[in-house]
This record gives sequence, C-alpha cells and structure tokens, in this order.
Amino acid sequence: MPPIRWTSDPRGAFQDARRRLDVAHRARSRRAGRRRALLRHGRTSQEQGPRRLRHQHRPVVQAGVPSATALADALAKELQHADGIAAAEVAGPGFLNVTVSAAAQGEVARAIVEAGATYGTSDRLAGKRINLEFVSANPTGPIHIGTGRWAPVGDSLARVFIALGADVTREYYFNDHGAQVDRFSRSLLAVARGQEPPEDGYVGSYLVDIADQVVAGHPGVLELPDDEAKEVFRREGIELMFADIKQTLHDFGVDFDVYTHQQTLHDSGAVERAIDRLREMGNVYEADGAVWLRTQKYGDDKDRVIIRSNGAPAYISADLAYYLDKRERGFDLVVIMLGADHHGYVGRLLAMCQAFGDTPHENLEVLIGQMVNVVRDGKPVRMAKRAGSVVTIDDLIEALGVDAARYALVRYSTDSNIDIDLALWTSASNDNPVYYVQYASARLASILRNATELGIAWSAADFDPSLLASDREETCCGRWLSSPGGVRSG
RNA sequence: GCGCUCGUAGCUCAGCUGGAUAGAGCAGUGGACUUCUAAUCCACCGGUCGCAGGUUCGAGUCCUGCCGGGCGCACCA
Repeated sequence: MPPIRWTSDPRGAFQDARRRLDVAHRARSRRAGRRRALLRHGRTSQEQGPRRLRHQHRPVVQAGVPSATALADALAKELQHADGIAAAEVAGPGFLNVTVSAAAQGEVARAIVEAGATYGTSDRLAGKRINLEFVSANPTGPIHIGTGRWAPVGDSLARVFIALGADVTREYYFNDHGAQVDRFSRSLLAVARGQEPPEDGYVGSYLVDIADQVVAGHPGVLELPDDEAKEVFRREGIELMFADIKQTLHDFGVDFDVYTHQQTLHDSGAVERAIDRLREMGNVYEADGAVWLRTQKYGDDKDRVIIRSNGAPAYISADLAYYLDKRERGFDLVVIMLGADHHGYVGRLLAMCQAFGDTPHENLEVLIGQMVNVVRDGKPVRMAKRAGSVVTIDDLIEALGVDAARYALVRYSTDSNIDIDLALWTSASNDNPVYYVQYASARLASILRNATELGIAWSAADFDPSLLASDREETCCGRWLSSPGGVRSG
C-alpha cells in the first residue's frame, strides 16, 4: 500500500494538472477507483468554428499542437506525483487511465458520512427560480393513471432541482372553466335525479358519491330550475372533486405549493393583459372575426386563434396569461409537464414563449410523458367499477401500495410508454422490481442495527480510508463518487 | 399526408453534450452458503443496437429514407 496521505479530492489534483497543461478534458468514471479521461485539445477557444474544431479533435500530430498521446503522457507525469493517485498510464489513443489510491478513494466514505443527507447536493442552480407544473388534472373525475404518471416524476424532479440549490415551486393548474366542467355538472345533475348521464357526459360511480354529497349539503337543490341546480352542482361538485384529487395526491406523497385556478385568470383580467402584451410585441392580429397569435412566425405549424369569432377566449388564451403570470411572479424557468395526448400543444407553447420575447428551453420547457397502461398477464385492465371508466391512481395505490406505485411510474423514461403489469408488481418474487429496492433498504438497515448492537460507532479519528481496498469496496467507492454526477445531469 | 415518441441480450429497461471490447435486473446454465433477513452471493451464457444509406478519425448516439408499435394533428378543453 503506497503511503499516500491525501488531504483533498483527487479530482482537484487532476484539475490542477490539467490547468497547468492548459488542455480541455473529459473525465468519466469507470470501475471503482479509476477515472478515465479522454483528452481533447484545441477547445480553449470557442471562436475556432466547428470545422477546425473537428480537425483538432483528431488524435494526430499537427503543427504546433501536441498529439493526444503526447498530452496524455505529459498529463500522466503530472498526475503520478499528485496526492491520492496511485497510477496514471496512457491506455489507448487519447485515453488516460488514472488509478486513485485506496486511501484517497476511501475518503469518499468519510465525505459521505460527514455530509449526511447533503452528500451529492450542490449550489449549481442556486438563485434560480423554477416553477414545475404537473398533473393539473381536470376536476371532472379521479386522477387517471396517465396524467398521474407525472405526480411522482414531477415530484422527484422537484427534489433533484432542490438538491441542486434551485428555488422550486410545485404548481397545479386547476381547470375550472369551460366545456368539460359544464359536462361534469350536467352529469352530476342527471345522476342526482336518477337519470341517464348526458350523451357526452361522464360516467362512473364517483359521480354518485359526489352528487349525493351535493344533495346532502343542499337539500332543496333538485327542486331548483335546471340552470340554478346545474350551477350548484358545478360549484360544489368541483370543490368536492378537487378535494378528492388533492387527497389522492397527498396519499401518493405529492403535495403542491400553489394551485392556480384557470377561472381566476379570466376573472382578473390577466388574459386581456397577456394579449395586450403580445399585441405590443406585434404578435397579435385579427382575421375572420377572431383574434390570432402569430405562432407560425416562431416555428408553430400555423397561427392560433386566441379569441374565437364568437367572442369566447380559446383555451390557449388562459395559458398565455398563465405563462406571463408565472414569469411575473419571478420564475426564471417555467416547466410544464403534459401527457402524450397533448404533445401537439408543445409547438404553440414554445412559440408563445418566443412571442413574449422569451427564450424557449431557457424560460419555458415543455415535457411530454408517454402513455401508461395497466395490464394483467398482457391484457389491459379496467379497474374502476363501471364500464367506460379508466384506471385511476387510487386504483393503482390500492393494488400496489404507495411505494411500489410510485416506483412503477418513476422507474422508466417518460419518453417510453409503459405497461404496468399488476401480476408482476404485486408478486412476491425476484421478478418484482420493487423487491430489490426494498431488500437493499432492509439490508442496509440491518447492517446499521447490527453495528449498533456490537457497539460499533463512527469515529472520524479512527477512520482509516486505506482499509476500503477490496474489489467490492472499490466498486462501492466508485459508485459513491459518481452518484452526485447523476444528480447533476438529472 | 404531417408531427412527436419508442424500436438495444429470450423478457423489462440503462446508455449523459458522438469517443476504448454496448451495460443492468430477470430468465437460462454452473457453483457457493450451519445465513450482517435464502426477498442471498459469485461466475458463465446471451447483442447484425429495427432496416438501408450518409456525415465523422470515430455513430447505439447526429442527418436522410424506409419498416413496425404508441400518441396526436380544432375558432375542444
């Protein structure tokens, strides 16, 4: 064991050497204790242009520019004597393998213990205000599994941004305006009167529950004229439905900081203000009796109507106001998470962002999550009680439990549509992905418990990092070292 | 017809801004273990990265065209 005592992160030594040589680098973690570096040269100046850069990436000798191997050699020499580094050797054309000494590598254990829960966090996004809007299911029924996918994903994303030091707000856009809500209230009224729901209405036993509650709270409601009764069912029904949704999300471990009601954007004049602003920017015009936004100018397929020829605002008008509202509330980045059935909407939202004079992907990011199906033995499952109903988050939680349900939704890339196999996720077998996580947790808890029973306690003074030298420990240290990178790129 | 997205090992999926022999888990095969919870561990087996071109010193990654699955293309929300 080389008697290398190290005092700092070996990456520091690496960066020192690099700085001295004035080369750009690319480092990647490989096996435990090793870092590999691809050397690139000639990237110190951005104005070189792509063509020349490409040539300079070639690992060949050019006039006045040392070859990659020569650079690697030089870098290796610098590194060999650096603290915490056991060996540095040139491996292939342009690659440098750096072996971190066991002692240096073991230090990561100390760093983790001392940092506790803050290990892996950073201040990379410090001062940045991010608004994450997700779920935002309409209050016309329980949360469907597709939109519900964003609940754990959006929540996890929020946690990652917070770990990076950002100031994060979780927000829910509550759509209590428009035709869907009207259909909902008509459906409630029909159900309360024991009639068939309207042709275009909603079905499901939840309607009965809501209708019963409304009637219980307003005994005379069924004797009112249709319009008045419908209004009562609208107002009360939405409140009850929304309370249900909030409860479901809360049970799912997801709570929001801000709920914005679409209706308030219309009532407060925010929509008009947003349109005025866009008009000032020269991006609004009138044609065919309607008011249009010039989204095509900013990459959308066509311009979009924001005020219909009948005078009613189109759906997007509230989004204009909402985006502006978020920006005025001081958010640098506005993230909106939508289901794949809304992906056609992305283009016009990004165009809107630009129409306001903002920069897409910098001030506005629209994420699309693909569809979620629930299957059993390969066949789609409908769990709710009445035909026509869809699988809800409540159903999923009931079937899998909160932890497994969250994990089943977070585990996969949101770019892929997923089939959640109930048989798989509820099975007591190795096939069940959630078992791995639970077992790992159980084993770690067990180690700590046994350590306590044996009277073993952490002591910074007695800690000898060089003892963490076995292959297994090397692997662990490597993972630990690279895990903050995962948070960073997340 | 147009657009978005997926197509990587038998199965379910990773693969970051293109970089060294493409990685995990499960399944399969062969071992280990009088157990820090057998809900275990180790090893092996297994891949024309949908197909065909192209760009590049280098492509699973970028571009073009096909094929296949999903989802959309409203003065609906």
